[in-house]
Amino acid sequence: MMEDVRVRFAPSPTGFPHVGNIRTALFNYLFARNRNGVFILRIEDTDRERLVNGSEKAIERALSLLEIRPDEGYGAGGDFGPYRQSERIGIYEKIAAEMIEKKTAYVCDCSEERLDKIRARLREEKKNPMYDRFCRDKNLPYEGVESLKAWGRVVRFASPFEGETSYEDFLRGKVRFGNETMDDMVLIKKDGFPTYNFANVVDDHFMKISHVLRGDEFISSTPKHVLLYRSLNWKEPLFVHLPVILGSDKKRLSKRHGSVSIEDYEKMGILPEAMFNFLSLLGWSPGNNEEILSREEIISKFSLEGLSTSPAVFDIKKLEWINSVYISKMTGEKIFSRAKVFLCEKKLVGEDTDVKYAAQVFELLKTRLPKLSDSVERAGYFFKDPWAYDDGAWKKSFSGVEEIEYYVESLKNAIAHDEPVTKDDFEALLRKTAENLGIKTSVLIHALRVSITGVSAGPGLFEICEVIGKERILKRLENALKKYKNEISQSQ
RNA sequence: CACCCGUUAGUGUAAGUGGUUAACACAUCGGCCUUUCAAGCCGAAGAGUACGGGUUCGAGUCCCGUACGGGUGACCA
Repeated sequence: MMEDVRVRFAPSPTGFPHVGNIRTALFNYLFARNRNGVFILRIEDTDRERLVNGSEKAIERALSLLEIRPDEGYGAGGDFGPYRQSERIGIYEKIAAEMIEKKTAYVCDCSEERLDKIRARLREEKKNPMYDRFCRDKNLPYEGVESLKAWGRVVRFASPFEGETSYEDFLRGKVRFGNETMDDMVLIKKDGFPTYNFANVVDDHFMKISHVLRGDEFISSTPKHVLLYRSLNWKEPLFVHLPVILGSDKKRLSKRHGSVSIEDYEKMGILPEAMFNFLSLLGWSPGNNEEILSREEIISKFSLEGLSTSPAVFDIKKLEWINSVYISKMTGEKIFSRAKVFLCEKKLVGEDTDVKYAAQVFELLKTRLPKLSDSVERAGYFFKDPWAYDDGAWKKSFSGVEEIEYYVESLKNAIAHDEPVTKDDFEALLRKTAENLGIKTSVLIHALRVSITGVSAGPGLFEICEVIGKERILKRLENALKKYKNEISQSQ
């Protein structure tokens, strides 16, 4: 029998989402889709001090960029709301009351100074800094979060002194912790907001979360959650701790490794669908070494069994490769529509640009475009006459060749007096001209290429000619000749 | 310091409950193709599974230890 899958992504709005967070969201989403379950977005905004304005929007944008749509929760609605923790204070308040009633929680009025002193002392004695449970048996009264705020008191969990707490991690098996290593954690802070440990458990329970897929930095706090579930007599979800994502130097992925924000990759010209594919492979494998998978394939093949436990390295080279595969599979027109923004930015194209023409351009470029942003460099000359010539290419194929001026003039005249349209027309014409001049065709080919593109690499020359057309070719040959003559006169 | 997690070619992953010469892809190198650069096709090199012990007829797969990397030890999440 298959149980109903309800999973959640629960970010805190303390900044812009990082690829690691998005990968967690993605895996939750994939699991939900695969099992016909529900993917929930919950905002964990209980830390009022670290709130960063605009982060909720940033989270939504990052998710929608990859089309990871919540079925329920923040921004999607549902029967278990509200989905922003700051709007659920009453729920935590009530559960805390029940726990105090049952003596599994208590009010504590220890000052921060006292706590600091205890911790400092324990550290000196080389022991784990833990709360000494000073208020555990004081039976201080609890009258809701308002009174907590007024008195500067907190609610703590009455954690067992001894014994062992273990849980079954789906990926790592049985993980056990000695209870003596866990202190009486704070459940509700003196500002009336719950702590992560508490709110997380309460919400997962009421939202009927079946599986918790989260980063493995939470392994250590899981026994605390388990203790909470058990003391409340709630069924705990299945825990699945995902491996961390490392940078290329095997250190935790951070800003030093370039970008960690998903939007920056979009700005670099990485397609969201390529990112989706890449991210899904960070810690998961379909089991048969396949790497280029469509969204639908990933969803249908996703399973918890395919997850790995060892850290995944964020390899930007691999990302670019996947991206280039996606680009080369698209039509020229589609590529242009995605690359347009990059070209517009450099004023290479505008609203009036002929889409048919641009589509032809990208049809030629599709196998040479690792990133959309590369189109500025690779497609520029299709939209604007070369404004600079690559030094090496210019010398090697143009100015460094004996009699080049005469050859190029001849080629120009041949083109001018004919009506070449197709790539075959251009090729035949050029070969004939070379024959008449008694030189190798490659001499003209290279000179023509530099003249019309400014560089030595790119699509087939005659295909470029067909797209660019006779008039512009003539103009560019003229420009190249001008530059050449200029050089000659200056060197004399 | 304590407690946890991890460690298969440069990189990402594969190798059902231990069973032949550890597989695939990216990257690298070489060849073919070609006017160039890619793409594509063909091929090569690259790990004996962090290290050391053990269990076993047999271990990447199980056990123990060590090293290295990481996480947690908050009135952060």
